[in-house]
Amino acid sequence: MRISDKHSKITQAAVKVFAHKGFFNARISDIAKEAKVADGTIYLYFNNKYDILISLFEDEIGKIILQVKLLLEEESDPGQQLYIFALHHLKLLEEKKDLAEVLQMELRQSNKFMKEYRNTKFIEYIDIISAIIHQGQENGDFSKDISPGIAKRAIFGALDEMSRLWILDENPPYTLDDTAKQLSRLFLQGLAN
Amino acid sequence: MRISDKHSKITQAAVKVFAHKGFFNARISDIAKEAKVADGTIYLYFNNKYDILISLFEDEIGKIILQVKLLLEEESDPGQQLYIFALHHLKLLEEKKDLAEVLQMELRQSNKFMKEYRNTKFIEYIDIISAIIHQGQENGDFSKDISPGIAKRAIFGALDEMSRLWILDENPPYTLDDTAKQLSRLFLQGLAN
DNA sequence: GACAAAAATGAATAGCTATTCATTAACCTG
DNA sequence: CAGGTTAATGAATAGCTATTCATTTTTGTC
Repeated sequence: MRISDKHSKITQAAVKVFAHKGFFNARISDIAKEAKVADGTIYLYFNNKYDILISLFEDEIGKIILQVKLLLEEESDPGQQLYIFALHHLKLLEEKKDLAEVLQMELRQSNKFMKEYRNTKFIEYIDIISAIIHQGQENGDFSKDISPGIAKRAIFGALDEMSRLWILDENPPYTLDDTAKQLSRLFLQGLAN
Repeated sequence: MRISDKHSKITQAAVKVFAHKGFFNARISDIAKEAKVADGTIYLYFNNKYDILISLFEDEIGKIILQVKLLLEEESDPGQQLYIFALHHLKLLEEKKDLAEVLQMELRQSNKFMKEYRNTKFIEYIDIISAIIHQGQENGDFSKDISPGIAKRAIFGALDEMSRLWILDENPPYTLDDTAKQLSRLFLQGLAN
């Protein structure tokens, strides 16, 4: 068995366990059991419990970044790009619910120790948004009145909050697709008539 | 000493300790020490550790709701109301940093147990936003294309994410006032030119 | 100021769990 | 397939901390 196999088996197990119990309530033995591995084995691949979370975070966000960047290459209209980004972000909720839950929840749960660790992968992810906005401003589609730095966080925050609704609510009142459409419309056109 | 005095002394101490260490890393003895009270005393006023967090949450959000509703009564233009709401939300970061941090972080940290507990105070808070939007739509200021239910979460999410920036970053690149202005402009006018 | 009731104390309990490490199993390779 | 190297195991350790409750202190009343 290749090293990466066991490493990723543990990561996948951790995603499941963290999603169901939360980081602090998850026991190493839960993860080990889920991964069908001895408790001690986990420490051959990770330094400690935090390290599992951080690695997981970086690996999985890394994959998402690659995916969405690929998708965005197909489209040149910044408005459409924002829609694609929103839809792709929300689609995670359908396709990888546990992962979405961990990324969403633990990003906050771990604020305290994330202060120390420079979360470059996360920054890279939201910088995709500011790049779209910047480009839109350059070619005149978007107003230059809005700072891309603020808008990227507003848009990410909005998406993230919608995710929270899906995670907490068994029967969310909107479809993912409608939500992505409404959000991109909101951010492009605004509320005003 | 009135009951409420000790109760609120413990609450204030808990805010400080939770903000600095996070809920799971906070020890009851830390809170007791901060409140200058014996460990056991805390259990005369709260059922358990979770109960401190939940009570704190409800009490403090309750106060914020009252404040902001009062402020909003002064203003009838929905666009201005959104600005006021945003500014008031962000101002918490200056005026009560610890509280803002706890509300922000613990709202997520506690997702897992919040699933069980219907967080009505939080819903009441974000429903202030949808009420503003609804009213704007009624009087024709706002487009009816946007669902108030989605917009309220988008706006709250955006504010919340900006808060996160302030909490994690020692020197945020924007002022609170600029941020509130930019956000309300973004939500009213959108990005499009 | 004596007595009872209420409030507060903080040491002891009880239970949990991350991490280690001596031992065992699996894998190479010549 | 022997011998050595690497990987995996899981029981034991070590340390932590929420909660309890027997005891003490404070408060209020006559």
